[in-house]
Amino acid sequence: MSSHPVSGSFRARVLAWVRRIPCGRVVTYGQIAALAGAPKRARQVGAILRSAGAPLPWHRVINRHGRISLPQMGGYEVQRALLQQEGVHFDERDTVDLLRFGWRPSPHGSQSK
DNA sequence: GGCGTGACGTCAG
DNA sequence: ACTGACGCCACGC
Repeated sequence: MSSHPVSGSFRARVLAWVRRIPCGRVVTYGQIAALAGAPKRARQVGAILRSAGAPLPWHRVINRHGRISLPQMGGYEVQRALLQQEGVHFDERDTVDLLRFGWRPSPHGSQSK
């Protein structure tokens, strides 16, 4: 009924949710895991994104502190550039304000913009 | 098919 | 606020 991908493998559900993240917004690994039906598997979300070859807005997924988890020279710069390019703001502590840029899909059918 | 690694998150100290 | 231990388990070798 709802647009929630509640079927398929955990991996498939994770990718489905990530594809839904709107441009200019971010979501945490834990959020994706919870949306995919397994709140304790935040760590696996990272592993899945790492191996996901298909076109995917993987850069819109960050950690619960609002910071990029990838190491410098290991993807950090790329992810940050992609986000800033979409208008996501990083403060002086390299942190994104989740209250402003965090995306939280409504459990109903409405759109959260 | 076992095993080490690790894009996370939570909790105790 | 910071640190370490641990649960969780996908992925690659």
